[in-house]
Amino acid sequence: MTTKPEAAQDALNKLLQVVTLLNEDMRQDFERRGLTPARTHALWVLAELGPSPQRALAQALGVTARNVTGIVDGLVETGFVTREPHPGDRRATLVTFTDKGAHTVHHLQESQRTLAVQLFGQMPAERFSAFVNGMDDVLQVIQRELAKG
Amino acid sequence: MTTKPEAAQDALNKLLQVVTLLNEDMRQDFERRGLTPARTHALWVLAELGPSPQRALAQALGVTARNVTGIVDGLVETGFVTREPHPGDRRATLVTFTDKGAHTVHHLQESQRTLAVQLFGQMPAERFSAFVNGMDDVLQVIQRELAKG
DNA sequence: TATTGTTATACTCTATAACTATA
DNA sequence: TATAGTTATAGAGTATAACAATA
Repeated sequence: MTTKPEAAQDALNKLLQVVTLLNEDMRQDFERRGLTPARTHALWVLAELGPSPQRALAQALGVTARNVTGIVDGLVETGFVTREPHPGDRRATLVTFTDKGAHTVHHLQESQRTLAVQLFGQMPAERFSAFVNGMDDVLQVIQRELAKG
Repeated sequence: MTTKPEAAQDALNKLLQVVTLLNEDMRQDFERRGLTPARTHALWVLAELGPSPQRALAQALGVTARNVTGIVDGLVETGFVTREPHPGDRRATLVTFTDKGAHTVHHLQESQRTLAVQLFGQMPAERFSAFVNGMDDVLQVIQRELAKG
């Protein structure tokens, strides 16, 4: 045990503040683009998967099929995706980017790259690597806790 | 510029993973106690403020008065707080802990202390201080971004 | 007039369960 | 019989606007 409890608590408070502000910053960015957090997440996953049936989206997002219906409804209404027929399975649809959707995801990705450079670009190399190692430690602990239940 | 864009992106990805898992870990803890995130936040703020009119709670939580009505409704139904008459202003109520509510907040605070020690207690001193300094840097950048709009 | 909290209304996100069409 | 997606229903969290009681 090398870190005192009070110092550990201060560090956790800072981490939680980062959590709050980072979420807020990203939410504002999404909102300017006419997107909600859940819809943005869906676009992001869709960019990884390519045109997908809703079932696959649901699994990747960790939400129910019912919920994906609503999220895709919203994305269709706001013009980010379309539902295309699935060739070979008439029960399914392929959620597919419109041009607007594809452009938006591209901008989101660029925006994240920019944020990363803003956050870490000017950090001294030693501090940066210590920070990354510290986050790896934190990740391991949280993952262990979550695995326990 | 000392950090390469790719490394910065990897670091941001890790930070976002920490955000996700930390939120999930805390949400599970709240759920076991019969609390939702918004209601937990309200209890936490109430512990800082002491018995408060809903208007003060709304301001501290950064939500509308309407919303606080709903959150307090939920906390009353589940037995964490009561609405007491405000002595000296018959329009207002004082949101006040029940015994259950007071005990729960105490456990939440203990639980956070425990998490802090789990996360940072065994981290080598140098890495810990670099991590904290790195988070301070990150906080400054995000706060500057949010201030811009 | 201004403030406190509520009702009315609406949108998003989440869930379970029952159902339709297709595999 | 199983799977893909929808409808039905419900609860939580967020918001604006109109309103009643009180300051």
